[in-house]
Amino acid sequence: MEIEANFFKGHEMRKTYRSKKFRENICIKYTDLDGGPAVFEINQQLLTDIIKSKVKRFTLEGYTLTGRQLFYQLVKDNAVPNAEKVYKRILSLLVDLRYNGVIDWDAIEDRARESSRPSQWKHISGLIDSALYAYRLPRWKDQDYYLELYCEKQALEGILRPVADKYHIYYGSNKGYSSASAMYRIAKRMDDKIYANKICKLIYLGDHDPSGLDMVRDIQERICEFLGLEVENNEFFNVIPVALNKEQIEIYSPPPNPARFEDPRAKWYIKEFGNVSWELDALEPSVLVDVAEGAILEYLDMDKYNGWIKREKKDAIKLREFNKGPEE
DNA sequence: ACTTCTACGGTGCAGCATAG
DNA sequence: CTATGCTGCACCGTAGAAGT
Repeated sequence: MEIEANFFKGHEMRKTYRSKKFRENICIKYTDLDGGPAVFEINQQLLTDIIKSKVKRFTLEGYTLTGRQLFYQLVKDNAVPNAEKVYKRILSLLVDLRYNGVIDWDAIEDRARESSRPSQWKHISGLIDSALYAYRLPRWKDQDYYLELYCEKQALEGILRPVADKYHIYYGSNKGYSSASAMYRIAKRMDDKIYANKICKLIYLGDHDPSGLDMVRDIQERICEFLGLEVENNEFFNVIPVALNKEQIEIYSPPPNPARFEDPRAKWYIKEFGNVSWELDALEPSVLVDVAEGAILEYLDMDKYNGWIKREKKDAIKLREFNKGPEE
């Protein structure tokens, strides 16, 4: 196999490589949308080429995907069927492809296993550069609204956090149903803002499935509980679900998933939408960005916001004066 | 013997059904 | 009425079972 991506020096082909002889075809027996047995067969080289072109495109667009996101992008293009077994097989193929230098290690990331260390600088001037980059005034101080951006899945953090950063609002990934601690922290921040006469909105993106839609209700109820507000029609706080909704499903036609019948919360959902669900991951990253950004801009007074940015730039010039110390 | 698949581990929570 | 069990949510890796 030809090595095209970054690779550790002296790293021979991985001993545990699953397909020592590069097989012609991948063949997976799986359960289809109707619950019936089905077979998926694809030439491994063809699939590899499709994956490589996807990875290349997203790298150029500046996005780093998770394995799951990449899988949904393949499903969206009808390159692979949407099934749990196929997903697992694609994941292990992605591992193999990275170990063998076919796709870049930096093209896929595991956002659930992050590591970190306190920052360091070669010189104090580096700290000032960093401070200049990070310096922000309270940009939302004179806004009428207070916003936070939340997503059901951590996998989309790489896509959505930059949007929240751009508009200087909190971003969070709930990882399914949220936790009591997270709900408390959000409510505490919002409580302060309500006292400051602001209207609070939590912009939320989640899957279109029984529990995904239930999470919107859950967040609304739990935050209102902390704030002592009526769950419905209170004027101070509400969750704004901006994705995934029926309209977006019609526009972008993401691939359907079987709704989980075991889920006791699925009954009402099946009545309303049938036996299918849709994953947020299947939308293009750029669409997700547009949706989140559009929702923020509904509530943001851009002129006021830009005023703060102007002041930050003025302050930065002052701060730069301090940065004329000795160079290394 | 080799490949492929299944099941589970970790992480932390929600919520429904049922046992006590 | 409460405690427990099982499932749900995301995400990835791996041991060992099952299949060829």
